Amino acid sequence: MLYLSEQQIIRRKKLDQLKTLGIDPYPSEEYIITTTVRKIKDEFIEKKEISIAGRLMRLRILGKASFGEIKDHTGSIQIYLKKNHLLLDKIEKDKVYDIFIKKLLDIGDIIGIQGFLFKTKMKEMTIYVQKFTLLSKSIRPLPQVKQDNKKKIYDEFTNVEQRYRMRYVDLIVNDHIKNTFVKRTQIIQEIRNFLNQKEYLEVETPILQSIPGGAIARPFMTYHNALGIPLYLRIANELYLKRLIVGGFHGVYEFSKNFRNEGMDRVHNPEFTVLELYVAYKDYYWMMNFIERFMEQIFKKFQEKNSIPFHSPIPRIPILDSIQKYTGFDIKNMEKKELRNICRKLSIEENEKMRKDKLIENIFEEKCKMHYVNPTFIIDYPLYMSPLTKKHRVKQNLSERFELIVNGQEIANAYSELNDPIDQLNRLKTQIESQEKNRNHDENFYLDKDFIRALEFGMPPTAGVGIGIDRLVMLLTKKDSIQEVLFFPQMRPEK
RNA sequence: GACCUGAUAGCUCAGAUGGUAGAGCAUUACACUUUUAAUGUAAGGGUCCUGGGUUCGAAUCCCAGUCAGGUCACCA
Repeated sequence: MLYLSEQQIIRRKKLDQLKTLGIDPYPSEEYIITTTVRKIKDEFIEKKEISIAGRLMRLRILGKASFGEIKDHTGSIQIYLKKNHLLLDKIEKDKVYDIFIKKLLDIGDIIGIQGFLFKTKMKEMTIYVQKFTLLSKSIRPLPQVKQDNKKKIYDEFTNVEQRYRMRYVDLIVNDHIKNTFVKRTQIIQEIRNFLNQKEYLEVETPILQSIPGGAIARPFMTYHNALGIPLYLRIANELYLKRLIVGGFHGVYEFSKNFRNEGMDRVHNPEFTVLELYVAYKDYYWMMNFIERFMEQIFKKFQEKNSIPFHSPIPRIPILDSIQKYTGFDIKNMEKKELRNICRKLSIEENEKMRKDKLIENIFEEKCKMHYVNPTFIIDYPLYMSPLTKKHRVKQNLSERFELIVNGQEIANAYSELNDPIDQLNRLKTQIESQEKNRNHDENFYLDKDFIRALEFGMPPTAGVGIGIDRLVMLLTKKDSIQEVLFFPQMRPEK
């Protein structure tokens, strides 16, 4: 059943009245614009004739003249409408104002206007409208957000549920929202430019995979009818990019949409974007230097005032040193029993089933990570935490891996890629067996034998990195929810 | 998945102890030819998230559910 509010009914009636007057509320013809609001304001020339289009955001009727505000993709500007000075289609000149402007026009309507520029008594740049065109009638009232002359906002459209469900409305009425998303795109473009300059190749790899590899996570499942097989939305693209390195590419990267069928919260959305980059003949030290320069450039260009600075060199702290610093415990070479003891002393959750790597990871997460507000590389993770990473060249039981932590959050995760096929097969098997959540699947579920085959042909030593784009954007735009940097965050269906 | 908080007009919100549902903006009507959170006067607008229960009487109390936000768990 269709429920219409009073205001919706009134606007629908206006549609009929418009048609009676011979005005098409949704015309097809191209509307020629000669400029934009930003250009008008930047290069204001009194009496200049212009034509622009946009959404009517405000209308103040004062008798035989009115002021309105029109908003295009570049900003808002005041318009001035005067009785008997307006033309509109076939309507008699003296009726345009009294009938169309005063009765049938609504805030939210998309209009085209032709006229000339002038400044009011109050020195406000204004368009003196001479010809008016209705381009699209709005039959649903917009939230009314108001701003006073000190830029203070009243009645802001703030209900997060409605803002996310109706992002289009959010974008119309909350000006600052658009900036976040424009910035997101600019950040991605900057990254792309940076990587292209290095002559790394942007590639595309399968999103539908028959074996969801490259990470341990619950995948979304689907089914291919023609092939008669289950398929999974990728949880990572790592194994495919490495295949391309095997194939002879020197450096490849992809902005990978990944999908994980797990919990959602302020920093997790079921689909999210990771930049993955793999470069042949490099190691994780090289990658650290690379990320240092790379992130320095991104931060320099995009970080907001009063946010965290990023200046190389970034400190490089072995994870075990970090744990010693913040807990006082030297856990080097410790057995599981001792680690569990330490967890209990630090009141960190632990149990019999947890592996050593899990216990160490928990200690770091609970006691250390939050201390790294300024950018820090945490390096040399325990080997068993990192099944796709090379053994450390000198340090026993450690891996050649680093994470970049900023503001207590992991921004990048990188390592010297394991390219020993036999070691890789064993490590993956061990990893898969130990994962509790894989109980419902046989080992082939996560074991990508074709990937092992590729390694058997020989992969050059390679450095790889993954950068969480959503979280990077959050950091650079100072948003504390991932939903604020995604146009359409995942929501339960309405009703 | 667990716990906490919330849902009232198109929007932002108020509605102690249960007793005819309120404001501002928006809408409608009238007035107003340089206003800018326009102004003045008047009017209309509600499935008080849904379903049960208690009660003479529920927006309000109780139970169940839906949706959202937060915290935790899992994870990036």
